[in-house]
Amino acid sequence: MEPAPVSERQSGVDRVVDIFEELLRSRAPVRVGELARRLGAPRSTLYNLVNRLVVAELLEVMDEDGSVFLGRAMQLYGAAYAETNPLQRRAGAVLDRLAAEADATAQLCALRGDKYVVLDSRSGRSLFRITADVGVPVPLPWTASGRLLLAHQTPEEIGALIPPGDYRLPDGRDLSPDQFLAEVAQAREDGHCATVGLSDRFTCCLAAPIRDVHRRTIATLCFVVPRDRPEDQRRDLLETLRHAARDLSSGAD
Amino acid sequence: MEPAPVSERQSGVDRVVDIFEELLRSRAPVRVGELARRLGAPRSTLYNLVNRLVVAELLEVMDEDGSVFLGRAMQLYGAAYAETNPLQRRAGAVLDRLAAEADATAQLCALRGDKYVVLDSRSGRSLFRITADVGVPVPLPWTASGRLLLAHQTPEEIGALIPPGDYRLPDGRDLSPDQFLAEVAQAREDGHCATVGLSDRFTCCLAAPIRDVHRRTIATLCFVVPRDRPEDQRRDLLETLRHAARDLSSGAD
DNA sequence: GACAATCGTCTTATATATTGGACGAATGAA
DNA sequence: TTCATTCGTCCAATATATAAGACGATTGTC
Repeated sequence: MEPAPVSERQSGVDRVVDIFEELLRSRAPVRVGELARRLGAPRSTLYNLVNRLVVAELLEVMDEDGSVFLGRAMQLYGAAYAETNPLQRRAGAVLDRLAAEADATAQLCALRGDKYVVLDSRSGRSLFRITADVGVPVPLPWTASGRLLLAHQTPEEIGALIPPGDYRLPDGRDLSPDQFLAEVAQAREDGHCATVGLSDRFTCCLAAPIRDVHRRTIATLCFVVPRDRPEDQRRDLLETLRHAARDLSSGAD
Repeated sequence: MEPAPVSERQSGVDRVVDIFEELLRSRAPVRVGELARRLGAPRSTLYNLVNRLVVAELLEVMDEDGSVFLGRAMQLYGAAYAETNPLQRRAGAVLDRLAAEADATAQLCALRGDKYVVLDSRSGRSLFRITADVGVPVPLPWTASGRLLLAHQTPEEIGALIPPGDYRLPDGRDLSPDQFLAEVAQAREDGHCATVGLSDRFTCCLAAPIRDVHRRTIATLCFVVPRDRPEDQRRDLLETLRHAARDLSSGAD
């Protein structure tokens, strides 16, 4: 957020985390010098760290111009996580089934910081492949899942969490914080949430909560379908989603 | 490998890398104390590092017993890698197609250290879902891809690379290093490799090399199919594979 | 061509992260 | 119960990783 208050010595480990997060944000290779500028870190430090991370394959040098990005080891670690984490593993199988049966994009979503992110996603086989990028942060008010993920928070907490700019929707409209709170409350009551043309004019999002043993929403399952899907089909999809989410809730880690 | 020669101060960044690699190897949550033991590192250091990595979501605490494993951020970084790295991204699409068309398991494989690893994998829809774990190291002599991945190395280099124990096949037989070298040479000449009942008595592996601009094999595409697939089908599959691998070779990073 | 900017590598000093050990609380075995 | 482990946290000392700057090489602009 802030461009590094002043010069202050920092831990290498923390810098490494910053590097990873910056690369995730940028979603494209970055030169080492540029990385140093963005993180407000000394160049010599970044060269040192980057070189070591490259050896470990956590980063990779794009040999075209010497810029770096996340490396091959991340692929392996990510896969190990996906098959070891109980929720993620079980959700993976469910997503496979949902995407195939409904021929739609099925996603596992969660809260990350003050944003919504897709954790995992499967596409149906129809030509309308809506591919949302895993790990891209999205303002919570833009999504159906966002309303569910905040269900267990108080209005004060929600107000404090969401950056004011996030209430401005992709189409330019401003959602009032009060209305958003009302929609969160409604979603909590319904146990599901559906939005039409919210994050994107042509899509409809259906979401159902996955809860932990304390009934706190820890993730959501959602369908992304073209908005012209008939109403009764949507109802069916939503029911399918709720059922699957309930199943995942029971033994969730 | 070695149980830490003696006590010597190490960089936090290097320790972090060691933690990740150890967790990848173990493929299951590990208590912090146990992790310290395995890495030959001071307990206090590991508690310090682990706590910071947990905050960054690079690690995750399994709340049952306090053991830790790779965390949610790995999933996001891995996904970002898969869609940004040119080879990985293009290979992903090819694997989708191959697995669907052949109704078999299609994989992208590469060399990692002195072992073979699966980088990415797609299963066909048949009930015979052979799921090889992404990131699990496998001795090179056990695989068809291993023979191709070593094609550009000299016999001396290969001899120095492969640990003696890796010549013992899963069924207990010992492959002679000389024969392995001959098979590597043969694979180089053929531009493909097929093994039957090698890594597993009931499967057949077909592999084709993906080469960089210098024609060095940087990865392989492979099919894993039940060994009872008829001979002519195998030939077709191999041809499909070679064609796909050649396509990927042209613009590979 | 001359210039300015950025590159990647090196070196030296100092701030600090790592370390080993001690501590009480949990845990489990006998 | 008693004992023996392992747990998670804390402390002070010091080995060392980070930081700042200089360097020549490279790049791109004018």
